[in-house]
Amino acid sequence: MADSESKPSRAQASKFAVLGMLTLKPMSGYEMRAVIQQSIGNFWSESFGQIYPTLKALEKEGAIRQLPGGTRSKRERNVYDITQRGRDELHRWLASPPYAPPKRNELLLKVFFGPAADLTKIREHVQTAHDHEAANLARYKQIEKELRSQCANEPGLPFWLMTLHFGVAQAQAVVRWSEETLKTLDSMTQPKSARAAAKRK
Amino acid sequence: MADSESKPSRAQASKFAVLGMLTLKPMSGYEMRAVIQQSIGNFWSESFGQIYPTLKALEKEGAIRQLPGGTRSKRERNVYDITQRGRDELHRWLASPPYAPPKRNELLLKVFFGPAADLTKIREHVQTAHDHEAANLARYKQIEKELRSQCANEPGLPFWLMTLHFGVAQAQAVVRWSEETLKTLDSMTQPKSARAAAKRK
DNA sequence: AAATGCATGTAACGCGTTACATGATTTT
DNA sequence: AAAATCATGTAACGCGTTACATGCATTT
Repeated sequence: MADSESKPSRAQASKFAVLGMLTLKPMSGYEMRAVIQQSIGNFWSESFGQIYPTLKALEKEGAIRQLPGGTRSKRERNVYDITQRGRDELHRWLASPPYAPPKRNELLLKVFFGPAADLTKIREHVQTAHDHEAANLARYKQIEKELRSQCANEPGLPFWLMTLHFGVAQAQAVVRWSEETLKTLDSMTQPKSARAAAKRK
Repeated sequence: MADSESKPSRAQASKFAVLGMLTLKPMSGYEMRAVIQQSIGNFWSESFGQIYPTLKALEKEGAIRQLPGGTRSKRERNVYDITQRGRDELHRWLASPPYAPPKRNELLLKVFFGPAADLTKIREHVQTAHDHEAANLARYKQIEKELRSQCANEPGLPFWLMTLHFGVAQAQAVVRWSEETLKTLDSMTQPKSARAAAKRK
């Protein structure tokens, strides 16, 4: 029964991200972009160039359908909702093991090539990463407060908190690593004479 | 003087990864693949389809040059070495802020859509991530021992340890998060009656 | 003699971002 | 009236993996 899917591809994650978003509520492509950024923006992203064609394709295969033009506002908005068939497809995808693409961390690559680099620049990169994740950490704490108070009854809350806690754990790890690494870099940059001078003080 | 580079592109990270590897020692494309996997494999990867064309391009622009056929072994091997011009280019790239591509974590995406999923499957995904990172952690400890003993005099050692420690920090974060998350998932899966039964025991 | 491993390369494909094009509506 | 925002969509491009093709050398 219609298995001519040809190429299994890597995972079609974008497709299921879009499909999944419609389990939260019916949405237009434009709105979805904003909702993605606000909800899963810390670990996922989709661009318009991805969202619009995906919505078209999903509608074609009957996984979603366009809601009759509510015309609540006069602007043209194509609002989609997930169908039962879409829910089934999503359910299957959620059960399949998550695809883990090969990791790539440009910061670490630059650190690794340290001997060929200007150490003060490497230090800057690490410091920037530190500040960035420290800011994230503060943001996450704030988000957790808001989530707990404003989404107390949402069935998704426990899961949203799990993803948030992942972000917290990861940010903490980077912050700690950066601090340790900055110390090491400083001790390498300072010539022995400076260290001796510091001792004399 | 020849600035018709047209498109700046995102970063050309592969190009500089390849270039950087040649600061370790002269290598062939085939060997480089193996060295990449062994040294920076935890946070970087390059495929042959990327390495060979990149080597050709780098040679064309004078950043690397082919070593005269050592003919030490009879097999055809194209061994490349970095040139001064290549070192300069690499130095500039290392000084530029690392490009951070939008994060994508499929595991978290599946967790986020938990209410639309089979919870036992989500639990499996988290458990798999846990086991995977726990194994990594053990591996990293082993690698650190080997590095410290076998590369004690390498000028790159402190930097290699930094990248390794990043891996450790990250793996620890995932392990801790998974453990917490598994507990939460279990408490959600067990119906109240089961929890009550457990209490009676 | 066959199988495995070394070694290089190309072509196709997937998928994602960026940039561009278009136009309506609301705000300043 | 101009600027900003809402809203949809397409085309081009970059870049990375996978698969394929080829052939020699070594091991079994």
